[in-house]
Amino acid sequence: MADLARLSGVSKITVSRALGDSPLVNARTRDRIQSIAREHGYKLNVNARNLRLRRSHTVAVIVEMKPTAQRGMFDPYPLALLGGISQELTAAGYSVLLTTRQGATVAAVQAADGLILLGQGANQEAVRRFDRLGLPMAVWGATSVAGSHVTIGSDNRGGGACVAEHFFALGRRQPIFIGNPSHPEIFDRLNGFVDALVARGIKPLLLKRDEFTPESGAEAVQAVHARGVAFDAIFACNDLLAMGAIRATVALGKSVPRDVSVVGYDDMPAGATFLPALSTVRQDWQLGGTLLARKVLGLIGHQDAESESLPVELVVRGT
Amino acid sequence: MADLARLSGVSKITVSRALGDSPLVNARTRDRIQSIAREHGYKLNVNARNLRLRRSHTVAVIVEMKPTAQRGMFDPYPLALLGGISQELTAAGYSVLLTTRQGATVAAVQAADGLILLGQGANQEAVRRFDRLGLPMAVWGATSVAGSHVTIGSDNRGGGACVAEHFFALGRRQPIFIGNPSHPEIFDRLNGFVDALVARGIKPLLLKRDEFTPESGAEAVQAVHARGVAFDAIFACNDLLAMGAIRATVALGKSVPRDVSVVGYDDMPAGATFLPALSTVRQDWQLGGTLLARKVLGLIGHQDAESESLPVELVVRGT
DNA sequence: TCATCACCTGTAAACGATTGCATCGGCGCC
DNA sequence: GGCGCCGATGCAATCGTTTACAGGTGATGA
Repeated sequence: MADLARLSGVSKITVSRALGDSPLVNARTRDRIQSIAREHGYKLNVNARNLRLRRSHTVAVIVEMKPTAQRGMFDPYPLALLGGISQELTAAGYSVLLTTRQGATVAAVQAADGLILLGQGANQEAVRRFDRLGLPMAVWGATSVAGSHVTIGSDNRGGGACVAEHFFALGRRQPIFIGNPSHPEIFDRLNGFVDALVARGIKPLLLKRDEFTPESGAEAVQAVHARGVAFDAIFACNDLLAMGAIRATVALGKSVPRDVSVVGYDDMPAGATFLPALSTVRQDWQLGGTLLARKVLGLIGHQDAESESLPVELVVRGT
Repeated sequence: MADLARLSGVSKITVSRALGDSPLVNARTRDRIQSIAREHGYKLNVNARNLRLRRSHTVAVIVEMKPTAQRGMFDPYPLALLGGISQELTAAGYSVLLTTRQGATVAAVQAADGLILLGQGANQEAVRRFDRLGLPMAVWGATSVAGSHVTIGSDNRGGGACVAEHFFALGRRQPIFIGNPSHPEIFDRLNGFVDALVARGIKPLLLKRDEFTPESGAEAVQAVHARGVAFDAIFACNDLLAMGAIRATVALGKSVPRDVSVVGYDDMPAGATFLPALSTVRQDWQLGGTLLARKVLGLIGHQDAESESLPVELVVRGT
């Protein structure tokens, strides 16, 4: 900037103002300086500016990635959310700093102006930990832990409930639920499902499974069968689980959807091509990401931001 | 830091050295200062340090996301790569700045110490553009554009070739390829496939499809059928395309794998549960990410870094 | 007694941008 | 002519950290 000042025969500060489109500087001078800057490939030093301005113009996004269970990382939802987040934040002139929970101790994260936490995880430990940083924070998941942060998530209770109604309407009376309710989101799905069924005098069976894989879904069904429990409907809290469950059900000699109805969750692309085409619950991730970003930006700007729940949609296909 | 200096009765610089574990400072003083810092919740100002040190300790990762074609964002591979990248970079004390191509004009990206480009895209325009920034850069994809950057990718030619051999060994003589060879990676897969077949006197049919969706795969097969072309093997450059192609083939009254063999690419989790279980080519994304990160770090440290090609593995299942 | 050295610690000056306050020429107005 | 004001520009200080250089001890040896 000092160089530009010399080149254009003005002072540093005029250059700074000119590049910032300040109305204080003469329009002609401004254009001249800007063109000189462009010509010489001038690049603003973000660190210097942030230092002076005492803000980083950065939001840290913390995703839950399990490097151990390699398959877990194929879960496509974080990326879909990231799309919305990234779009919204960069549009507002903010940068997206991506980290895992383990990496979140790096200084750069603490320097962020705000936090977005993707995936509350099996327990709320992570949410609490980052809440303690005192930064503006938005969490993707289910409303659960009290704190100053905002929670955005889809209507998991509603999702569970509408699957329950779907099953009931089909005449199913022996439904089972497959998933891990330690995750608050899954917990909500389960609750919505159970409550809606119990209201109709039906008590579903819960099969707790830690992994969100087809194998895990298949094992769940095998376990139920081994116990000798009859079932005529399966609500899997994830499409992968659902696909595995369907395979295992078919392997047991039952027909899907004649003998057993199955509904998954997430509407993965592969589900539509699955045989039979997978019925599922769809949530709008792109919108979720956008909202997460907006809420954090709101909090950073000292505005109040409310937690919000996004509507879901039951997609009935062949199962 | 000035406050810490007052609190511990030394000068700023001694504090700086103490926190940096400098051997210049007395061990007792160092411990005292460090404990005072911890006690008062001192946080290093990353911007100030980076300003002084004239480096950002940040690598920008530019992913190709199409906000328009929402489905495109479900492509899981960027996230798998991101896992490896993030792990490796944070371990080295670097931060990961995530952007899209559109957002990459933001100042923060230009301030990065290095660049990782995920997805070369249909043309090489993006690669060239970022190459011009003159930053250390690693690209995921196929070696193609000359430049100072390093390219990491899996052995797409080899992948294509081993599918060709697989088909040949099965006695297939009328194979078709589905995909978009404008992407350099796909181009390599196609070339490896074609070359290996031509060497055996077989000439495969190329079906160019822009989208990587099941629908697109199905349409491809319908198009071939409409043209009255006979085929007995399909190599789809992506699992989603493959699944769509299989459905369409079955809908035509042919059996997979009896009449038609199909191989996909990427080994998506849903593929294993598909009916019939999808044969595919697996690439190690976690490793790819790790390597990308290492190469950029190498380049940043002014070491030479070579482009590298990762081995792939043909996973033969039911198709 | 004094030079020498090792070991700590401190002073001042960066790094590159922005804000508060001062300056300065010119114009309108009474 | 003098006053006040306005638009445009500049000076100096500031953000929080680190590096080059300069002390200032106390011990050691001659």
